[in-house]
Amino acid sequence: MSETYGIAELAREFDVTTRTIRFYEDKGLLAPLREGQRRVYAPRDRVRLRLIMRGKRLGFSLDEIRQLIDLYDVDPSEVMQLRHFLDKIHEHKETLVGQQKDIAETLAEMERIEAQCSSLLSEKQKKPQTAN
Amino acid sequence: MSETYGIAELAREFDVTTRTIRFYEDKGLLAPLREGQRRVYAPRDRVRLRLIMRGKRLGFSLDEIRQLIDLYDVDPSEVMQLRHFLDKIHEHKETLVGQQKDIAETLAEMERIEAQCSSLLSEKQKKPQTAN
DNA sequence: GGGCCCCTTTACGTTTACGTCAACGTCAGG
DNA sequence: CCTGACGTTGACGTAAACGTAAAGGGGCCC
Repeated sequence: MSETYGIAELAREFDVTTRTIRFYEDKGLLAPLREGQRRVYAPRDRVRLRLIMRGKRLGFSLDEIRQLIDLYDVDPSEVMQLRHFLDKIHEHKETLVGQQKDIAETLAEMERIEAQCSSLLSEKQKKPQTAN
Repeated sequence: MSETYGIAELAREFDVTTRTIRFYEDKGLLAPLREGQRRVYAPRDRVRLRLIMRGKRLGFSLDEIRQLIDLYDVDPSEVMQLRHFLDKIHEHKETLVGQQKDIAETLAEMERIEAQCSSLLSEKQKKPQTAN
């Protein structure tokens, strides 16, 4: 039970270098157990790494990602923190919704340009000898 | 007609420094006209700047953004480029769709955590004297 | 016991995306 | 004529996110 992973194993799985994984640890994004000197990664570390990669794909800084990840395992016993916690979540949700909008706009423009371009292309292929 | 803008004007509008705008020019993202020494920005430059900001919000590098912007004013007379051009668009569309998926997942998790958290909160508020 | 592979820490190098002066030109207002 | 606002180029600084090389330990396998 309780699967564990070596650093090289995780590096291969997520297509990053071991240097990168150690760097994330330096920055407080990961905190693997140790077996003597060697780092031993539990499934939860693997999940965190997955979250990190997703955050990176969305353009967040490691610092922002760390804050985000911390949202996942906040202590539910601190009521006073729950308020601030909810604020954080709202904040981040707004960012994400903003990004959704940006993406939708960009995709729409891509489609438009694409259509325009491929109509031009088929036109040229029909009468390849005409200049205009 | 043909509104123009000063560099400080654009900087204010988009909430960046003039240094940033000049930096984008260095990197080939902007190419304003000159009135003697001074940079004069046309509406199209303003549009480009808007595209740049959107790209940044989505986490793209300035280099990627430059390639993207170039898609908007490609020369339609070069058929051979149109193919490559369409490829570029497809590529970028896939990235965007991937981001949409990432965002949807993250938003779902945020909602889940949020619900969990606010139920905890209301529970604590109902019986504030109980420890558990 | 030599080679190989995986792991470790330390430390300096690199790229990106600007910030921050410095030193100077230009034009309007008082 | 002086000041102040706005503009210019050039050069150096910096933070983030790693890359890369150095120098070494531990285990296994024939």
